[in-house]
Amino acid sequence: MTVSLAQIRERSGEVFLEGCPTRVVLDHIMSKWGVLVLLALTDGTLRWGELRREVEGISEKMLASTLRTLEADGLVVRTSYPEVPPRVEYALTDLGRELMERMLPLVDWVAEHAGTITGRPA
Amino acid sequence: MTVSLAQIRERSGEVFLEGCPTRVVLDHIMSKWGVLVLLALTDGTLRWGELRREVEGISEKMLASTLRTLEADGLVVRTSYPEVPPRVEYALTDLGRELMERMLPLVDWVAEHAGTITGRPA
DNA sequence: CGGCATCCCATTGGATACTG
DNA sequence: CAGTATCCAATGGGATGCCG
Repeated sequence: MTVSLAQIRERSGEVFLEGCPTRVVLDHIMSKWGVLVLLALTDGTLRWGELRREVEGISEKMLASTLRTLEADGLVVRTSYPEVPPRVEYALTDLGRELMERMLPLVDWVAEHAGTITGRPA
Repeated sequence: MTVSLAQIRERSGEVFLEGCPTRVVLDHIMSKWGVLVLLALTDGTLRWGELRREVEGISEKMLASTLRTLEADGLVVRTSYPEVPPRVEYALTDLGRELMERMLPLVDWVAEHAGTITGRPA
């Protein structure tokens, strides 16, 4: 389970180079809203309106563009039901769930230490 | 090792609320340059100039502000030697190393899958 | 060498209004 | 309900120049 920097360099020797795919994906999932949306979807499928309420402070514009990016990355699926009124649901894909398995321990650690970290003298 | 969303909510029931400490710290470490700088420091102490070269594409301004943020968060230590010409070294703190233990598996996974992800049809 | 200060532009992102 | 479109404000971030 322990991973070294050397291993990462083997898989993606270019992490530190501009335009490398790893950087691009990291920018998507590590973005301010990306993490929160992925996190919200971790405990199950949500509708557009539910997501909007769950992720407090996100604007419609940002929710839309974040979802489109994550969907294009294959991390999230969008399912639209032909009903009136319209219903659209978002969920993690298998890839997305794999990702979140790695992301949750990190977020958990941050949640545990965030108080200490922001509480220290500037 | 497995972590549930419920656990995270317990530690920080506010992850989804604006202004919550967890959000702030996540913004620091998950920022475009934050990850890369932390990653670069993972295999050891680096001087300013080395960091600048290692993290390709970063400007002096961004390197400076990223380092100051991470230092204020207690994740990075800055050591200045009173020499001429000046020498300054940056390294992870214990807290920073703990963080990277959780971050590396994630980055490793992304490095492994980045090609597939960005390669899919829009 | 290791920065900080300044200027400036591009992109991000929010608020509002409107549509299928 | 689930978006899109538009406009505008804030910020991110690059280039340059100066200083210890």
